[in-house]
Amino acid sequence: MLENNDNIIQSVDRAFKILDVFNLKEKELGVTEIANRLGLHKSTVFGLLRTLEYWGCVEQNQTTGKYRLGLKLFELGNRVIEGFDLRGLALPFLQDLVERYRETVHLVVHDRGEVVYIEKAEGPSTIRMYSQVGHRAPMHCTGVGKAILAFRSKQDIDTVIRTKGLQPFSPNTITDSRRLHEELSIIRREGYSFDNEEIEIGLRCVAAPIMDNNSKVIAAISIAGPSMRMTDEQMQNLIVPVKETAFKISQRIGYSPLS
Amino acid sequence: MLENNDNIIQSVDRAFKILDVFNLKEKELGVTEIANRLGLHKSTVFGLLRTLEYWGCVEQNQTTGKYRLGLKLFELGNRVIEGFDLRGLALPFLQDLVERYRETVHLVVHDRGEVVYIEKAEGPSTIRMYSQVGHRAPMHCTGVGKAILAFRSKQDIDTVIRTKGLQPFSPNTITDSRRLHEELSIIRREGYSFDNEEIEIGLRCVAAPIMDNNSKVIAAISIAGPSMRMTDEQMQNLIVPVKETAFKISQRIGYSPLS
DNA sequence: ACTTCTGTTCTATAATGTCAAACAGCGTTT
DNA sequence: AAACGCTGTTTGACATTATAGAACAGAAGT
Repeated sequence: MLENNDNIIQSVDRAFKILDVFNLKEKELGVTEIANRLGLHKSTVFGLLRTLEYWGCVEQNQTTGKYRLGLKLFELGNRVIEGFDLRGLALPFLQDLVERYRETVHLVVHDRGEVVYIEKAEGPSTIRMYSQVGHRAPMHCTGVGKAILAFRSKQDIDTVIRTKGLQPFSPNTITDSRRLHEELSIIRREGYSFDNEEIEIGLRCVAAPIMDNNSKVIAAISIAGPSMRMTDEQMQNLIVPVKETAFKISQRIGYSPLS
Repeated sequence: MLENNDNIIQSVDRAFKILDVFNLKEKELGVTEIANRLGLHKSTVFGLLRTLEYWGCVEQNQTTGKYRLGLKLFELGNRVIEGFDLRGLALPFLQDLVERYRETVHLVVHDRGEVVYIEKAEGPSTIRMYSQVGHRAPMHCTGVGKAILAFRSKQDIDTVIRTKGLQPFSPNTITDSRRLHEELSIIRREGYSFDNEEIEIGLRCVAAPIMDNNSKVIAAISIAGPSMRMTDEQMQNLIVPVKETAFKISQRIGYSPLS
């Protein structure tokens, strides 16, 4: 869990700061706009953008002169998880779960104190949760986050709490460190976790961890839906199928319950 | 089509050079290894890696000390195409095509003189073409590349030929500029393209371009398979369905044949 | 026609990234 | 068991290199 921010190469750091200001809401930004937002001079930003453009990490809208993210990033991003068989191996299992319970299923991995969505299978309902592969979410208020966190060392858990905090996202978010530790302890014992509207009111899910061949928890899956459909009874019904699916995926990537 | 490589910020350029040396074959590389490959001093590489690690673009294998690509790149990469509805909108149409003809279908876009695979739907056969979302391919020897190139200006076509060349990938690759122009002219007239083992012996495909609301060709789809199954007759059979599917996707993103 | 934005170019300066050498830790070899 | 050769890492001095400010060019708005 990286914490120091010394000895960072300024121009490279700034280049990534630039890439990071682009998001769904602001897909296209001008030189001046970026400069203001980052508190840099526009000619500095321009030079960085030129380099990023040379690499294809940003591209310029020829009519407006503004910049947007480029496909080189897509290429690099996909290279990260290719050969990383988890994603491809898991997909059929996720789809099977969707088919049986008609709610959206996600696969996430842990990265630097957060979870990253690496695959999803969407349910058929018109009312569905919004989510996007590649997005990040906090660990303390998601089913998948808690499922993964529960199986890390106490020290790791405390590092996450300390560096990321326990920001409240809804009235149900666990914001007390002691409470979180208690909850994680239960999850560790039961092998599954709930998200009871902890990140967003109206959204509930059931999640379970995925283990690799060293019995290390490396990922998690969840099935999520609106509280209207995810009744207490339905949540209970989902525990076994979610755990079973997570178990099948674990086995598929080499996990053996004996070792 | 970017050609100059002046005024590039050295450290940023080097940072991306580092990211770019990682690939499927070499997922983990050491500091010294990278330094040798790029002809840089290892402490320079180390400093850049530290910055990349700070950003989560690389991460270190704690046991071997080697580095690999990090999930931040996956996050940025997905951000490039999110909101870019083409991908999500096209998927059901691609799946429909796969279901009917049982061969792998791809969706690509043009980027800097190459095509980038942004979505695929795989056929059921055990013998299937290897492909990976995020990968790039040349335009002159792929069905999708030619389908897109055909609808660009003569000047654009010549720029691609000049900057990327007409490298032969198989005995069937078109390596003569005049021949390519002729072929593109036919594709422009007919509205579809073939790849007749031009990138790889044994691989054939049928492709068609996708238009946006300004009638501009922005993408292409293809259905590909081994020559054994992709007989001349089958290729002919596929022309109409592929064109129709491309047309449906085009309409879905706002294309209107009248305008 | 004037102002006020934009993205871009240029240049002097000093801050910054770079390189070389030294360090520390691990395995293998002698 | 000591010396070697290999890692990744730290340090510090130097000059390369990124930076910021001003000036430019073009578009859009007034």
